[in-house]
Amino acid sequence: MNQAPLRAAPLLDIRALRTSCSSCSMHQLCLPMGLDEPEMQRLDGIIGRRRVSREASLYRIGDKFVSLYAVRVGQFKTSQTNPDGARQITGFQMTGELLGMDAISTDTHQCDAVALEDSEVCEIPFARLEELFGEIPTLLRHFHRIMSKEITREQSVILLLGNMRAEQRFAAFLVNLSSRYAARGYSSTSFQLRMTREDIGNYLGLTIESISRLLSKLKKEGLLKVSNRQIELTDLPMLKALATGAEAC
Amino acid sequence: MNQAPLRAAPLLDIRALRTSCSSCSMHQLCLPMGLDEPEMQRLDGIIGRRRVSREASLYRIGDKFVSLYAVRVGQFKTSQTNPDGARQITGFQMTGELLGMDAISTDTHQCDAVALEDSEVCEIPFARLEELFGEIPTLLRHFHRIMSKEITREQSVILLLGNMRAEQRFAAFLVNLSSRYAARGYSSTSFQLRMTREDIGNYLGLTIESISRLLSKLKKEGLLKVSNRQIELTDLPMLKALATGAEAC
DNA sequence: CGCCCCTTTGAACCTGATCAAACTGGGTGG
DNA sequence: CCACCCAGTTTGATCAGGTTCAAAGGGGCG
Repeated sequence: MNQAPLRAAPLLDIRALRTSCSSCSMHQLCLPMGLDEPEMQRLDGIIGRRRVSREASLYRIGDKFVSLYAVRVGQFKTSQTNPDGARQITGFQMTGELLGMDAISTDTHQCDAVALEDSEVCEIPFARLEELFGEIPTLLRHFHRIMSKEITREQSVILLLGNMRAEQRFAAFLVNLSSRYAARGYSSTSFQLRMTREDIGNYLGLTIESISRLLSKLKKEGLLKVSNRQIELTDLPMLKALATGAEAC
Repeated sequence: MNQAPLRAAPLLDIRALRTSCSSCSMHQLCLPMGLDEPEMQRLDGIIGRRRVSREASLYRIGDKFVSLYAVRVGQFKTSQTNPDGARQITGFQMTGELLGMDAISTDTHQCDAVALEDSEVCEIPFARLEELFGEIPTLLRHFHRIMSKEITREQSVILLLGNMRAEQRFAAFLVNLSSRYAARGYSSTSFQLRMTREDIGNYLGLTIESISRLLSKLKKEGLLKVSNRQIELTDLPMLKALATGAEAC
């Protein structure tokens, strides 16, 4: 019945036509936050765009540091590697979030960044960004806030890994995703996981089997519905309670 | 026999007389790294000094953010607290290291900082530091490196907590202390722990009993000697091997 | 000297890991 | 169109590292 619309002419890729910061839906979450129009245009002037397909690396440990990256479309994971080869995912990055700040201190990337899905990033050459710092104080301020926020974020991961039991970690993970989706205008209770169970387990310091069991358990308890990577949080308040350490249900 | 010297006249506190950055032994590790003499004096101009006695807080979660602090004498621990009250130590800070960077993003301190021993800090009002950034590019650059280094440090804590077994964590902890003492001109193999076993356990995501058992085990294996808080690493290479994941001895 | 806190050591327990096998769903090629 | 395949996932059974609970052992400070 619905055959004709399926064969419609290909749409123009509107994103490809307008890629400036001011037209980007993330500009109030991203680096240009708080800039006025002329300032934003100056920032735009130094920014390049780059596509990264699923599973591809944006950068790898040891790469020379040239640019920071802001996620424009898609999602990434960053991971560190032990001398003995063990990998640890240190974070998942959504649209508007900045990647590569750990590279500033050594001029060398200290982690791997891999796209979880076909993605697009804004490439921000750091040397040119530094030049702008002198001219746009608001930009410098906000940059400091972003770095500081990254430090805080990592601290809460440390808290999670050092202090929480499996269920609490997983609940905290879901609640965190939920609020980040909400901040981007998406549903806080229904979303698709972009990472595999293995990624989740690695990030949370748990095995893939544990993640699977936790999903089953929470599903049985009616806190969520799950089908493949599609998640629906049917009892977000209870999940928040779990995440903050409330034991009994 | 040795009675007379015990009653000697009190020495002048030389530190109290000369507290400028340029006279500080840490200035090549600390914020003023790389500054020339006049620049260092300008930085000095905004810095105050403050004593913090053992167990006292330098700042607490929720305190308004005004200043960054550089450890001048002594040692600190920083910890986060869960909604449910669980505490997690996120780091130990030695001389020359900067405290408070996580507060920039919210203008509110996000962790507690407590002195492990009687200590002294340099208080760096952030608003005035920001003014200097515009005038001393070297200072800004180095500040970015310091923040970035903190991000990297935390990433390695995440790696430690997410991926390592107890023994490996503890070895990594000792090796880390060792190299930081070495960087400050102290022995890399013989030093005093400033923190309690409980602090160590908390930091490493282990219990105090586990720490105690690990100390006993490594002692029995001849990798270290321990008497109270005095530690001697008698086989640093082997400890490094343990820390990087070499299993068998 | 005695008290108290920190630490060490022992024994039982439990959470989450490991090992193993079955299942699912989406894509591929016959 | 369907059988197959394969990666990712779920579920079960067993195992082990580290926790918990308990008690004894030091060391420093008043």
